Amino acid sequence: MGSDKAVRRTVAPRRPLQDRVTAAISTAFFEELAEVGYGQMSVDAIVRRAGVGKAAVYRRWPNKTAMAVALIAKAAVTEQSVPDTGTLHGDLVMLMSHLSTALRHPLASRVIPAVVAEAGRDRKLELVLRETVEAPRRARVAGILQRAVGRGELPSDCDVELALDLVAGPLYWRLMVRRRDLDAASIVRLADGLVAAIAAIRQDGSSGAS
Amino acid sequence: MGSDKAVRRTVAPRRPLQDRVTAAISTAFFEELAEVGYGQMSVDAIVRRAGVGKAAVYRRWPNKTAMAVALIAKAAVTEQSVPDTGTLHGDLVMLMSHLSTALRHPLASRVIPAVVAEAGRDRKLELVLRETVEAPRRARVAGILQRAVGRGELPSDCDVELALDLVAGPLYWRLMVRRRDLDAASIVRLADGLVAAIAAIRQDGSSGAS
DNA sequence: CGCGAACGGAACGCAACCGTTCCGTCTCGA
DNA sequence: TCGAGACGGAACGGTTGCGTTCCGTTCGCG
Repeated sequence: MGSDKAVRRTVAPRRPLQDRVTAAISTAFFEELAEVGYGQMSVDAIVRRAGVGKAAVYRRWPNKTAMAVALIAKAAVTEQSVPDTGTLHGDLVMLMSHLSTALRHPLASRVIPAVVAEAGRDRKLELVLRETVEAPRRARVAGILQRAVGRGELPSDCDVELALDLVAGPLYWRLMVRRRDLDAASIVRLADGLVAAIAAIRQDGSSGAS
Repeated sequence: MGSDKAVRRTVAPRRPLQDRVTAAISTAFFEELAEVGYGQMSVDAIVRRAGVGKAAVYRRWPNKTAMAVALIAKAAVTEQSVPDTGTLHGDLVMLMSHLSTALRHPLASRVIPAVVAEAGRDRKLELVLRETVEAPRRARVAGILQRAVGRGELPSDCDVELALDLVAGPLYWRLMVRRRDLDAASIVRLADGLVAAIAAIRQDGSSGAS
């Protein structure tokens, strides 16, 4: 995706685009995104904040939208190592602690909802996020659940799809939507609940109410 | 809040503002919000879509932001009756079914994330949403949980705060963030999991892992 | 070493938007 | 009934933004 940016020279660049400038644009982009929102961002403001020339932007991307999608896609790629604490509860606590730390980044609760909102409108952005964020993260958590099944902590027919939403949903809801803090003790308690919940959601239609 | 809109006459309006026009503006506002996003909305586009004059807007609100906050606040007020099926599981299924129906509205998955993102940036909007959406909805679900405690379905020391996030989070995550469908059977299974989870999250620090 | 290209910066044309101010028409309320 | 005021519509000035183009300077690859 990054090789045919439509502006990239096809051959013989005597002087390549400088990473320092690209990094400055990226930083300014996310600061601006957090401050004024996706739709209110202006290229002028970004280059002003980055201390670069406007041409530096259009030397890299054909237009504002392409720049936004490319920068978001690049920033979204974050591979974390899969912890293995030996228990599902421990894995979940580890996972959610890391995640909540990342989501507590000062810009996170402004940038991420802004990107999510725009992804609902921009198909290309939505696709990029599904590939670079949703898919790898879900695969990682699915691995945690599989290990738990292997250890006998979970039934083999538990609904992984639903379980993944159960893990991610409350964290996102609390930290990104409600924008309330979540302390370590609550994360442990949340993991208590999740272990019980995931074990209870079987794929067959048995309703174990009451 | 609606009485001193800063443009409202204090006395003797010979001809009041027409509800038909206000409604047309509101409809156009949300359609436009869904289509282009919060920051890209323009008053010109809204009045064009609504088929009203621009002055009709500024006769009602002092500026665009005030209009947005007022219209969102008005639309956010939705009191639903509290179902009482006799069991926690039944109440949760009923609640989530209603909620998922509302969230499946064609504009919902574009409008709601847009509003959430903007609320992270606009303190006044955030406050309005907390008062008109968060507080009443959480009170309603808390009532459901209290009834369950009264019936002995839940321990009296379960963490209601966390439980509320556990109920709302997965639904929002799945329907608004991931924008995937959620069928009735999955809602029932989700309720299975939630009943187990809520019973498992005690306020004291006991970790009931494994 | 030298040329070509990226660099910061400034300016451009064009379009869009905000909020105001006019119209002429219609309609509710005193 | 009659007048104040809301109505749809159009235009205004001032500002901002996009994407392009042009500087003079700097720097890296051949």
